[in-house]
Amino acid sequence: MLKAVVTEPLPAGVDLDIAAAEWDALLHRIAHRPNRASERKQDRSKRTEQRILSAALRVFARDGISRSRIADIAAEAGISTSTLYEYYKNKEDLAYDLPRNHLSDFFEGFRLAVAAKSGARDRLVLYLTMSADFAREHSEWARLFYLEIWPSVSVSETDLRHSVDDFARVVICLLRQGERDGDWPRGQNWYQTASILIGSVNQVIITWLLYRRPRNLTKASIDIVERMLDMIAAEPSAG
Amino acid sequence: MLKAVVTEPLPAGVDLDIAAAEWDALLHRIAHRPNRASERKQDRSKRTEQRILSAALRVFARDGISRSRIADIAAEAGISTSTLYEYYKNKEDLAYDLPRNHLSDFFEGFRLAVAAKSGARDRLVLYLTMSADFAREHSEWARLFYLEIWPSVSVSETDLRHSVDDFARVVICLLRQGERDGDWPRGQNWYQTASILIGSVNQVIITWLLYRRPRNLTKASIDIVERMLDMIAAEPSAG
DNA sequence: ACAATTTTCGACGATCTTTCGGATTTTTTT
DNA sequence: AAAAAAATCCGAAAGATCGTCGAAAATTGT
Repeated sequence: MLKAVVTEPLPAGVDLDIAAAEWDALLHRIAHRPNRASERKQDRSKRTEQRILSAALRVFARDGISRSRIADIAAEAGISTSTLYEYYKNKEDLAYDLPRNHLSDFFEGFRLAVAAKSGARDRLVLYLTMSADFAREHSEWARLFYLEIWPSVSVSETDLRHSVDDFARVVICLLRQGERDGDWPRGQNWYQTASILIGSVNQVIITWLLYRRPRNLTKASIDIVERMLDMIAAEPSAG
Repeated sequence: MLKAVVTEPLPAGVDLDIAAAEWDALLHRIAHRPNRASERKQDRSKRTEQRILSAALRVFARDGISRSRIADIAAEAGISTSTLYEYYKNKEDLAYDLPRNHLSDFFEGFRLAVAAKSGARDRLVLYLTMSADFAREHSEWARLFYLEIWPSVSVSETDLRHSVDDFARVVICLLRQGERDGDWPRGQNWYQTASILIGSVNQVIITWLLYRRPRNLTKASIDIVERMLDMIAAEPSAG
């Protein structure tokens, strides 16, 4: 039923407007997913909250989530164990709040940077290389996110899952944009293409996190993304 | 020094022989990495060991490693908690032994199946699709391996790391074979190509494990691998 | 300055992990 | 086939970490 409406031919201008609006909405949504509402009243506790998050990041990245102890994190933050429980229900709760925090920052950074780019291809390059660069700049966070949390079973049970799904949504949206603009052939399976792009970049990031190879992650991610987009643009059109 | 010897031009036949020998050696090595030496003398304990492994797989897959309790695994295996400690030092030790076991099986299966294929491209398709199919057939194991263990920080500190590295080594070796045989253009960065292939397939497997999408993992993995190899074969030669 | 509210913390109980000594079963020796 | 040796198994208890609770300290509003 809805489909009938959508497939109804529309003037090209309207079509593009709708697409642009979708894109803006998506950008806004990903950068502003509500964080776990911090209902602390005093400034003191806002500082404590920050101390906990930063301590948790250090300890988790050093020991891995499963091996780190709440007591260690509390000590590192300079508070007592029981105070930490005032802020986070348990270790999982704490571990999953960290990525959300940083992911919002990443998305917001992308939202600002992408304003300068108009083509879908340029935007995709920017997005994927920025994600690698963000991992390089926040490598403790990245260890936690890429090596422990993203793939973890439990993510699918938490709010964090939405933020992770957002990551793929952006790629899909840009792939559709590029198809409309003739940047690459029509008729491909964009979910498949998104898997290739995201999976490859993640693979490079993970390898870098584990072995520090390749040495220059930024350059490596640019190279691999450019190469993949060239390949995609050169494919014979299917369908 | 060694390099001088290697770059010395050799008769083509010898070159190919060396390559074939390397390939055979690699195949043998990956399928026969020594498992954590089970030094159990009695049949009774070999059965117990199997019972523990199979119970651990069920419990880990159900609850996730960090949330599962040793006591539960022991109960599921029909033994007392302290008996389990006769077999495994602790939970980590047990968790990391499971993947090694199954990985050996996978490599051995591939070693047998690949004998029927001669071209590098066919071998690569077989390898990558078999890895997806293995995940589908052993989905409990795959949840554990792909979602909890492979990416985990601690892998790099264990023996398991060698088995994980083997996985990439096979791809690299086949990419070199294909270059020699003219299956794809020369001069590409094969580590980069391997990242694309492995990362993409893993991405598809992980998505399937988490969301059961795409429905037909076997078909999806064949499609994506064929598509990627077509793209790689069609690239302009670099270097 | 006092009362209400928010935040912190030490002490304690609950849960899970790991060790230890000895009982039980299997294998080897005589 | 009995005794000795080795291997396996388990109950109990110690050790470690988690998570709760009520009281003390700090902050805020009046």
